[in-house]
Amino acid sequence: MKELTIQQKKVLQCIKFYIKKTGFPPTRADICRELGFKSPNAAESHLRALEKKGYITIENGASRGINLTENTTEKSQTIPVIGLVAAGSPTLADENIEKHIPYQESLFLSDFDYFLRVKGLSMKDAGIMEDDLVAIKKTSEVRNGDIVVARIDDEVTLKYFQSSGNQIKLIPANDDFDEIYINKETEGFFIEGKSVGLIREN
Amino acid sequence: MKELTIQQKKVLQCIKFYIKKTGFPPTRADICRELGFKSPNAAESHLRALEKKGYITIENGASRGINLTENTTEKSQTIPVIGLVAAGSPTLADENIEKHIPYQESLFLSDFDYFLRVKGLSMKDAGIMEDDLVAIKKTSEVRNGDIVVARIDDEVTLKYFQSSGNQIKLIPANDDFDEIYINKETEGFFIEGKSVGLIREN
DNA sequence: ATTTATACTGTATATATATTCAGTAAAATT
DNA sequence: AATTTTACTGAATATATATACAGTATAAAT
Repeated sequence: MKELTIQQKKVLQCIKFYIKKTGFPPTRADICRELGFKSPNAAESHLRALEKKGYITIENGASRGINLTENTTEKSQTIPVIGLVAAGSPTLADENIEKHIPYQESLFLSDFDYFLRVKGLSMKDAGIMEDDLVAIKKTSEVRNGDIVVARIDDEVTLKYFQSSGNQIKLIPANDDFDEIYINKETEGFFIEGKSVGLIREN
Repeated sequence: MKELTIQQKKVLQCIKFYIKKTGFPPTRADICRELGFKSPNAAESHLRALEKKGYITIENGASRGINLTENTTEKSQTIPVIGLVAAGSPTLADENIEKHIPYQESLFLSDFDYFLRVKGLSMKDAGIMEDDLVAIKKTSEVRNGDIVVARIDDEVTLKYFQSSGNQIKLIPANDDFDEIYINKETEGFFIEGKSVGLIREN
């Protein structure tokens, strides 16, 4: 998609805003009024430029016949799903993103940044099963009892968080797994975020 | 909101469809063309009726100045959340609906009809915890191993489904609970639906 | 160096469009 | 029984609107 000039962006924004406000697209005169142009041809030529660059389509002869292109319409946001690979950080780098799923505002009480695809059963007694999607909010402010995404060097893990002083305990919810003890200042240790929700597809 | 006549519904549908198709509202003439009217006044008076009843607003003097009212705009659909009360059916009756949450198309692979708010821990080993929301698809076509919503008289329960011949076993995912054996023809027994997904808010 | 794109003003106009007025007729409401 | 609402046709018209044409000027691309 070809880049827009500053003015063209303004006109496109103006169209979007007008539609949001009124429910129908603006006329050339409306655009002039909104942006301070004194000639309808100013709007007209900008519209033709936007059309040429593929951001809108114009139905000739029709009043207010402006239609935002699919690319232009703001889609419902999507949230990335990241695989919890044993050796690998759950960053938002492209290579770690499994897929995107449509974002749902207010799906959970807290907002969140990505879904983590769970591997293994170390949290099964917390009702977190293999392949579940855990909604993660990126933060290092976590409380005792929170389920956190912790990174130790290249290893990333999902565990209960428990701290006392400088000592941190990462507790699995499965007797078959061992607790992990770390010092707050340990090199390579980092709290990536915490769980705020869960989705299971079956 | 006042009821619409058949014709008024047709006109409203026509407006919605036109906007979806073109990105902007129809003119009186457009409506006539779509619905076969021969006079623009036919459209005009229907529009004024829709305006009077609160389904649209019309910006006077503006071309295509039709705006769908909030009530008219199809919101992102919402899905009811139903409490799993020990004695009480998970029907979509108003008194059983806890709240509505915004629907997410393709949130799960299968579509579903409502969320069931889980009470108790009888399915904890399946990773289904208290207060989880289980997405339920209303159906009686279930397979062995499916997690189903079964009703026995007024009691509603979530269990694994296992049938052989006329015998049905409802199996909990928790050693503290007992299996339930029923005959297919038992009076008052009914499969309400099956689980197709799960959401946890924490 | 020439062409093309950007960024406008200003005027003009064919036509797209809303909207009013005059009717007809059946159905629903009061 | 009288009035209002629904459901149109048909014609007329003021104006809202797209759009072309004539310019001016600067920046970018070829």
